[in-house]
This record gives sequence, structure tokens and C-alpha cells, in this order.
Amino acid sequence: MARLSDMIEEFIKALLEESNGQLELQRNELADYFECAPSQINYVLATRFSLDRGYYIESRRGGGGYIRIIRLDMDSNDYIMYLLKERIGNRISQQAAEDIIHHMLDKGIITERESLIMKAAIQDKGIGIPTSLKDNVRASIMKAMLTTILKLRN
Amino acid sequence: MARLSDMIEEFIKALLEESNGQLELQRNELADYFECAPSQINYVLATRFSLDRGYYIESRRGGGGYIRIIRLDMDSNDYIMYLLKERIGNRISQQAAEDIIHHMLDKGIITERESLIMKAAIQDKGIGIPTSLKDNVRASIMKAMLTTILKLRN
DNA sequence: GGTTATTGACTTTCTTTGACTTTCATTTTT
DNA sequence: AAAAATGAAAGTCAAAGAAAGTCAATAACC
Repeated sequence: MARLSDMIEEFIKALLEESNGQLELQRNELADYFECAPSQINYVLATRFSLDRGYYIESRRGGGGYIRIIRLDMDSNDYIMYLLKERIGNRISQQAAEDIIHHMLDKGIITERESLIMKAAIQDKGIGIPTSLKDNVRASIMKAMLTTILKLRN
Repeated sequence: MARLSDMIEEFIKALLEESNGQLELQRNELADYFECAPSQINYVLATRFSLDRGYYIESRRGGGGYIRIIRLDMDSNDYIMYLLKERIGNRISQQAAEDIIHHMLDKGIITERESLIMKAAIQDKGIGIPTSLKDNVRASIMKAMLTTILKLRN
């Protein structure tokens, strides 16, 4: 039972592929095409095309409005440095960490197997301690793994 | 009069047979089919399709949700099963964990890169919390990663 | 009597929808 | 020409819907 959101995600990714990582679309048009509420498009953008997943969104309202989706393309080493120095502080949610791992896989920094091992390591369920500390422990683990990956690349 | 749980177990096993050891199902659908409470399905999964018995379960909630059941190849994975069931309890030292990872690398179960990522994830330094809990957290993480690897080797 | 099954109420997670708001461009009034 | 009205977008947020999870109470079976 394919989810609508997944179909829209695939559709947008195919368009991005064709158009070299950047595209503009009309929210209502797309909603019409998929016969859904316009706000469904926002949901897909928020959950599947977030910054952590490596996309940047710009838009404009009013007549002639649009939504522009940009696939970010940073050098992999720079990206990992950015994650270590800026993105991950001393706490990070499971969702955000998963999105980052997803993105690293997308960029070919890690293999699929590696991505699954990493996701296992940062799971709430995996980290068996008080919720208040989970995000902190997760941040530490994530940074330790990223540091290792960075080393591997140099 | 065979017990309901046994019937459901048989049913799922037959499906697994047909589908080469991996299948996806809808909890409510199956519960409807057997005219039982949905939570009965969870009971069957917990008691008959546990990791101990060689199955791995994944699921997702919400619209388009599912339950995925994966039959693991117990024979070729007996070392990992041993680790999960016997060797690693609810605590493990960094040294012991590293030894295990090293051994898995030696046996060709994981790649060198994977071994380094795993070691990063279970380092004392990686896990930034009170020493008293470190060994417990490490055990959880280790088991989560091993479980994932089990699935990968299927 | 103790273990194993079954059920149901409640919770959590993820998705979809719709009502309402904001922003911008164009057209109409004054 | 400036101001006001209109219409055409996109944004927000909360409610409804669609699954699966949890847990404790009861029931059934050795």
C-alpha cells in the first residue's frame, strides 16, 4: 500500500534527477496532479526534503508564486566537518540523526550496510538509558562515528 | 482445537515459505482474517517469531503502516546468535566489545570500515555518560548493531 | 496453581485533510 | 498616481484518520 507521500517524494526526486538538482514547481499544480490537499505537498517537503536530508527549499507566495527545491551538493569532507563542528552539538534527536545518515548514504559517503549499522547505533531503543540523556549520548556516538569516517577518507 | 496462536504461527510460516523468508503484512488485516484482537498478532510475534527463534521484525505505524517479518539463517549466523543470546548480557566492557568486533572482522563477517565504525560507536569516549552506566549502554548499542548485521547477512 | 493465551482500553507514530492566514501581483477606484 | 480591492498563490496549524505498540486484566489450559 504505497503511501501518497512516498509517491510524491519519488516524483520530485525523478524531476530533480532530470533537472540537475534544482527545480521549481507550483504547489497547487502538483496537488492537483496527485489529487490531494495542497498542504500535503508541504508535509512531503518537510519530512522528505529537509535540510538534514540535503535539500534546501525556497518559495514565494502570491500570483506567480512557486516552490524551488535545491539539492545541496557540498564536498563530502566539508559536509562531515560541518556536521561535526556545527550541526551536531551536544544533543541530537533520533530523527535528525537518521536523516543525516540517510543523506550520507545518498551522497555515497557510506554504504547501505554502514548506514544500517550506524542507524542501529543511534536508535532510542539501542541506547538504553533515561530519555533525558539519550539525545546527548546519541550526539557523542554520532560524532565518534563521523570522526572515524572522516579519517577513513583521508 | 488448536490454539489460535498456533494457527496464526503456522499461517505466517506458510507465507514465509512461499515468499522466500521475508514478508510484509498488515496487523489489522491478519487480525480480521483470524477474527481476533490485533494485539494477538503482537503476542504471536513476540512469542513465536523472536530473535531467539531466528526471526527479525520491523514495523511502521500510521497510514500505510506494516509489519515485516524476516527469517534469519540461524546456521550461518550461530556466532552472532551466541553473542546476542549468551556472550553479551546487559553490560560489556570496551575491551571485550572491541575483541568481539575484531573477531568478526577476522571471520569476514564485517568489513574493516564497518569494524572501525562499530568501534567508534562503543568507545568510552563516544558514550558520554556516567561510568556506571557505560557498560550497560555499550551492551545495548552492541546488540542493536549485531542484530542489524544478522539481518544483513540474510 | 502456575503458565500460556486472549482481549480490550489506551498510547504513540505517521499521514491526510481542511479551515484559516499571509504574501504578492494585478486591476480598479478615487 | 496613490490607494484600495481582488485574486492567486503559498504557509500554518490543528483535527481527523490510519496504522501499530503496550500493558494489565481476565480466561483457558496443563
